[in-house]
Amino acid sequence: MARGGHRRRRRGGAVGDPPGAQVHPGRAGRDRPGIHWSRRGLGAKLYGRRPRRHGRPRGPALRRLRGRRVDRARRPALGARGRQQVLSVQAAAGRRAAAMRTAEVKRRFLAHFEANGHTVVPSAPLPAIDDPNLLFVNAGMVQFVPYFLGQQTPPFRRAVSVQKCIRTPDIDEVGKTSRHGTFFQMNGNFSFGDYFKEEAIRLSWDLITKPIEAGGFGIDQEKIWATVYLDDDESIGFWRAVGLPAERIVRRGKADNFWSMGIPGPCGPCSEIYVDRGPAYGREGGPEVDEDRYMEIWNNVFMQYERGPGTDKENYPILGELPAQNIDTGMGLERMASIMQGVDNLYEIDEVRPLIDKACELTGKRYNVSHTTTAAESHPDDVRLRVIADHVRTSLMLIGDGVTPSNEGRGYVLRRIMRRAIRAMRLLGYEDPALPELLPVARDSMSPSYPEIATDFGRISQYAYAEEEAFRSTLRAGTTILDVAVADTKKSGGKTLTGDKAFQLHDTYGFPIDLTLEIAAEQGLSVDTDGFKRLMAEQRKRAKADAQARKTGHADLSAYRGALDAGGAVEFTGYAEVSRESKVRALIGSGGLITSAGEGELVEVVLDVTPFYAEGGGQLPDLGLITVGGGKVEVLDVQQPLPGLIVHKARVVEGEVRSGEAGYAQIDVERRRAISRAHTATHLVHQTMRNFLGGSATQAGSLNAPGRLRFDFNTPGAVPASVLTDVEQQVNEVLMSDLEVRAFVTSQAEAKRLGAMALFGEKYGEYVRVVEVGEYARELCGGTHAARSGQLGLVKILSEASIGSGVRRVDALVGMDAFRHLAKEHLLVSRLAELYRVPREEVGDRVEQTVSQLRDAERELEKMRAQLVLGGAAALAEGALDLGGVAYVGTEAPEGAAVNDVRTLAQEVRGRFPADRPAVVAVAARANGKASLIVAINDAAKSRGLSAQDLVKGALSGRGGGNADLAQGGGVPADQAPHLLGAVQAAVQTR
RNA sequence: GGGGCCUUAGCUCAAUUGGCAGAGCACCGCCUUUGCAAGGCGGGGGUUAGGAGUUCGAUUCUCCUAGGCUCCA
Repeated sequence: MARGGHRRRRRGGAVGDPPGAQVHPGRAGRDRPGIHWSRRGLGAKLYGRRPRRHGRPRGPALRRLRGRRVDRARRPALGARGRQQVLSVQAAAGRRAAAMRTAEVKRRFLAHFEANGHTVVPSAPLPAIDDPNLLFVNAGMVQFVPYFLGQQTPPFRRAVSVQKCIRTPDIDEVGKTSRHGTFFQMNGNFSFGDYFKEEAIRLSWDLITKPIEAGGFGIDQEKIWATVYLDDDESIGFWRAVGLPAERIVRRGKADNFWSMGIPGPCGPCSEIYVDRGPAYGREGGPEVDEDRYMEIWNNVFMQYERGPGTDKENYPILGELPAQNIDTGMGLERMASIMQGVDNLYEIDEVRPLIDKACELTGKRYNVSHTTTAAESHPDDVRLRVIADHVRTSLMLIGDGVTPSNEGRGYVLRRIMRRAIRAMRLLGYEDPALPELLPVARDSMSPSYPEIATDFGRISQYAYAEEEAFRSTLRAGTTILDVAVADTKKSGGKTLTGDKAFQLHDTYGFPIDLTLEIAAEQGLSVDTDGFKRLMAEQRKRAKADAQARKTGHADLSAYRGALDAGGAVEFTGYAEVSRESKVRALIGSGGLITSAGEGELVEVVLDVTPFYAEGGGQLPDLGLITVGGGKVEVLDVQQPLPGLIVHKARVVEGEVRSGEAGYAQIDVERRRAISRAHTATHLVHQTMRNFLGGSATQAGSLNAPGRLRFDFNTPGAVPASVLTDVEQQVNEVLMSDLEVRAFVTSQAEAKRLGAMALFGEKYGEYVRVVEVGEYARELCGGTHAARSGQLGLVKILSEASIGSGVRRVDALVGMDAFRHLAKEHLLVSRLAELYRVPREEVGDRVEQTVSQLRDAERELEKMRAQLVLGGAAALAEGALDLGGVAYVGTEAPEGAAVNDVRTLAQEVRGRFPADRPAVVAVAARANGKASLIVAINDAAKSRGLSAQDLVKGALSGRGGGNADLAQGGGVPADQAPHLLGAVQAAVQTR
């Protein structure tokens, strides 16, 4: 549809062309879209990137066109139905622009609310940095939560945003229904104590019913339904006022139409807007009857009341009206786009469908062959194609926002999503690396809305392709193991692969169960899936039980929230001072908020102002002392469990501390200085690495400890030793230039203009802190630093190593620690030079020479020892006794003979007997005060029923063993050696 | 955070109930030779991740530490 719509739009003249293109022609190329938060920026963001499609290479475009044409010819019924559907939903006036691109839906949404006084706020990054309980932003309002909860004052009273979101709880439903996608975008308008129900309803009604020519969505008023909360008569009145007839306004209960965050705080009724997609999608009668036909497109939440505690979703007390009533709305962008494009589900909109087409092209599958009305009844291949499209897009956006595949947390979610996509490709028969084919398609679909995806694609694809390679090697390993298991099962006549085996493959080797099923089926085996599920459930139970067990030991977040609510953000004054007067705002014990703590107790102290730096940005926390009233606490750790809340984890070392008392906080200055030096050094190492390795060498993590730093960064391979030397040298030159280190707060735009480096995964507010070292390095940073680069004294890089694919780590020392390290090494070289009696420069050569001489000498010695031991072999064989037809040699090896030589002697003597003459050779040896025994016998002796193992065990009463030909043992006192030989001889004799 | 598995030569991997640590590739030398991963002979290269224990004896069994893979939270 994208293409069809595009063509049509061009033919239709200016209808689809954004007005801003004419208004601000010059801005397009200058501003970087995607990072705008001001109204001014909107124009550039939305209008600035049209023309690039003309410059696209022809190959892929043609291919895609061809694919589309085939596709459309194949399923004319759906095409016709789809178009018809669009026409019936939209007002006649909108027909010419029937298929509206997703980016255009987004643009219109923002423009409508901007025109109505809303500030356009850019999407927050997907990783939800501020909330430890939330992996990803999963709703449009997440970045506004502190405003809704009254923790922060919003800088605007009206806002509008299109927020990137990820939801994974029902990941298994992806592709099976039309509604579940792991990545989606949420349009939302927000009011913070400004307008309420009436205007919210009017604004949303205006946007969806406004004709397309006028910038709206042009939806036929007849097709619109609304739901309201049971007793929300107000809202019914407002809906009637805009023109919606009473028969299309439905009252619904608490489960559907009442909102709360699950914790005490704001709550209130909702009003949802539905669009009737027509009889082809289901029965008549409104959303109560059929939610497939009547599709929810927009939820308006009216934050009207305050609620109390309660675990249940519907069971909690309403405490009263909120003083400031807020509006929070959400319109699924993809859902809206699917309606505007007349497609059945969100996988078929312009931002997703090209991925399905590409996957079809690669796998030779055809999408939606047996066309169905709802996604739920789809062919398994269709489900897989949708999974691929959704997951590839999600992966692209996640990596784009700085998430990288790993074994835990966010990275693990990403990894699972990526592997599911790759797996789905395999199940469709495509076994080559799939992401290099698919990811660029996702980039082309998404970059119109998110240009940074295109500019950053090198980094994104590097991670993605590396992850696919890693997965391919686990698949290879798993396939081998599975093949063996299948063969074993078949050999033993089984028809079923055990649940144990399937689980082991999944659990230990990461081999997906669906591939196990597939491969087993090919081999005619079934799999015990019940057993597999049981084992999975057990594992889940274990992990959950563990998580529960340790949660009780923690002060949970509510105590922190209480402390934060009690006085707002804690002021940090440590940039400017190292000690100050303060007051204890709250004390937190193991069970929550407490009022006092006595000597010896561990307690978490919240001050209203503090010079203590909380661990963050790789910088370790300050330690120190807080004196309060008659008490004194030693600070052991400082953390920031919630944004703005600085918590000192401390032990009361003297007296007692009480909440509310005034006190004096003092940090360990020496430690702070050493940490600050390390932090400044980290910036210099970062900048210098980039100077030598290029701009892609970005920071991936760091540790700033007293006198020591660790710096992780992205780079494809090992850093050559010569580069490390150069980096080290340049950093030290910067130290000698004694540059001033300056920190200042500025707008994000200004920081970007200055070229300050910013990190992925960090969420920055409108104002950011920039730290610069002269003109040499400039970085966004909240840490503490030395005043001048000269204060660092010396930076010494110790090592460079790999810590993961594409990530390297350097360790370095700073200041006196670096000096002490060098001094120590100097002493070491002095000592070596002295021991070898050579000039220092020659120590290396001399060591090399010595090692090689020593090795030669050892080899020579070994050879001579062997000769000594083996020399007598012939004579020993000559002197063999005959014990009832068995040749027997019993001898003691020279004192101190090595085990290897003794064994060789035994074998050597044995070899001197003809093959048909039974022979037993026993050699005893003494070493380290212990006697040992080795017995070697030949095949002829074995066929007489003799066994070397038995002989050794017999002589040593079990303390030895080996096999029938050769056995050894020992451990008895050295003077027992003759007895051992005697025992063997006796055993042979009396056999 | 909890569970399973892995770590052996520069690389990829072998090594039977615990009993002489190997192969292929790479490297070095010599020879042969000029055709797509050339061949032949010879050679160097190992604290079997580190530490402790059990044992006559540990790459192998047990425990601890470090790193990696993987599943579940």
